[in-house]
Amino acid sequence: MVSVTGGEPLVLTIAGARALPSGPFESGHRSLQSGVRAWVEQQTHHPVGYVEQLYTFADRDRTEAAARVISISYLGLTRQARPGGDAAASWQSWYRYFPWEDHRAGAPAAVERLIAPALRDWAGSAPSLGGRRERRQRAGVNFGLDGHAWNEELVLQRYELLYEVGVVAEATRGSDRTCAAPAPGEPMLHDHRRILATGIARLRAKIKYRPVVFELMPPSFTLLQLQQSVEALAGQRMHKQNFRRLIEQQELVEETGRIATETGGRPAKLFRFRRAVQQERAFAGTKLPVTRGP
Amino acid sequence: MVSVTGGEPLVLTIAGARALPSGPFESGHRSLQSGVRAWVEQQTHHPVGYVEQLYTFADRDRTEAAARVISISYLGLTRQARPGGDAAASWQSWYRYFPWEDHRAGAPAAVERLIAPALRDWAGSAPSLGGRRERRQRAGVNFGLDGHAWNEELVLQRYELLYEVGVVAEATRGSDRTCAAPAPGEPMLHDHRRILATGIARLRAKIKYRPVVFELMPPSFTLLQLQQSVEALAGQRMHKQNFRRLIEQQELVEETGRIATETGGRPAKLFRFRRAVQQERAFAGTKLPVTRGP
DNA sequence: CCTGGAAATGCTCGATATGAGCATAAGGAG
DNA sequence: CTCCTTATGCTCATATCGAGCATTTCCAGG
Repeated sequence: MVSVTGGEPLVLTIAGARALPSGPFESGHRSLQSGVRAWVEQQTHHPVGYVEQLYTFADRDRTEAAARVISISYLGLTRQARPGGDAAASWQSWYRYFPWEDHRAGAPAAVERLIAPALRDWAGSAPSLGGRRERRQRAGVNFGLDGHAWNEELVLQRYELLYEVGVVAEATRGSDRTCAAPAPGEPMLHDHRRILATGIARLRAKIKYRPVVFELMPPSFTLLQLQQSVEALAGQRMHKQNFRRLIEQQELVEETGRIATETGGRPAKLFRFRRAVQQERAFAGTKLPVTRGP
Repeated sequence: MVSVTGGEPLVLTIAGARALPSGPFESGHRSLQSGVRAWVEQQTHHPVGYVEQLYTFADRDRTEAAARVISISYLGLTRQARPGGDAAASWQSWYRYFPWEDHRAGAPAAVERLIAPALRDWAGSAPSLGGRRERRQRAGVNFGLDGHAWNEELVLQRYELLYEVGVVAEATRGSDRTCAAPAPGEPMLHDHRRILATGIARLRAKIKYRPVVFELMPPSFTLLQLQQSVEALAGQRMHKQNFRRLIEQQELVEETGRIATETGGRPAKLFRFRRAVQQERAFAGTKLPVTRGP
């Protein structure tokens, strides 16, 4: 479950903020999707705006037990992020687990100080010259080093790279090694941090071609609030005027006629999501040079 | 398993071309993905170029049996499409099951003659005025009617719409109704046609932002062959010159130095895929107006 | 050898979309 | 009344996209 409140992307956690909510497979529902939705709503008393299947894991080395467990992970979006009845559950900023993913105030210092050196060491320790070159390139592409641009969608690839490099706490669990130079970021139980990385990556990709952000917004909002929600998810700052142009030209929103005055500056128009666009248009990234005529 | 041969998109089938290959869950592998890859290669003796998890189904009304079965569907791509050792397996054009998806020679006549009238009847039979309008709009968006543009990615939505309308053979199985005006296209067992639709949709979306077509191409190829493979998958014709421009400007291919002469016209340069691009770049659809400087 | 057909390849041109930034408006705090 | 802050409007250069013209280079057939 993901929410955005006050410009922070929040994720619902349990077990002292060290695990994602999970439940047993219930067979009372028509589909898995509806089962997940009902389960979350019952657990958190939040209406769930959007649910999407993420990935199914059944890897043998995933759990300590010999029995293979199949886990089907889901991404859910909700508007409200108040602590529910369950005291063990809490909302946490997802940057608590992935501090290197937040580039809203520029590249985090932790990347420079901790991650980049670890990546350099790792790249330099490859046996062959080609291997070193390949590792350096992979590190550069994933973390936006060596002149590569930062790509906010590579959340999972970055986490897996850090895992391979061995600076992720989860990577050394069960082995006799300890994490020599741990990367910043809280670990989670089992492979929950990997699942969360998958979810963040999916969401960051999705906001670009489907109007899912609105599932996280209150019924009416200013364009700055909308922008800040997108920035929270993408972990990047947006160009304000161009962001407005994008939203308005796509006719995703309409004015409510009301005005928000607590902006700190000039009052802002309040907008609401035009639900009709979901029916009018099919959102899909068009890129291929198709022919029009006969 | 999907392949492309001679400009036709092929899918590996079993059971007299009425089902997709499937197998039991094998626990000998490190991950599901590697298990699937090994299983397919063992069954078909084809090297599998690419494997991706599609979706996990566990819907109760999915099978006749009371026991709930979890099926994890995968999409695989391979270069070769020769009948393997298993005589029950065969490669079939996927348009055999979805004739309405092939717009390479314009909108298929079957859409006009069979599907559009059925959709009109269905839209007209909604109880309320708003419902009729909504249904008409949904039909228009999905099938490119009423001035809407055809969107080749909506494979699953179209199949599910036809299912709801009741013109799909699978929709009436088990009930006492028969399919009054069946839509064209061969049915499949269980929900395999739905899984295939999911796979086609995923592949059609993916070729736009990831260089997966090359998994289906021989080691060297002409740009026309490449274009025809994309056209086979997308079910649409491309603008030849713009297609080349797109491929070349992205530096996805490099010349082999050799020439193909059996083109029917001027000989064509042979190209090969630049595998290096997979490392150099991170492919992702960028759309958000991020800020560059400080 | 010459000609027409077919495909390959090169290039242009207008319409949009995108990135970046200037300028003005309209609140509140002091 | 002034400054600070955010909202909002607008411009401009550049990249990208859709469409189509033009030329090249092979083969087949007279």
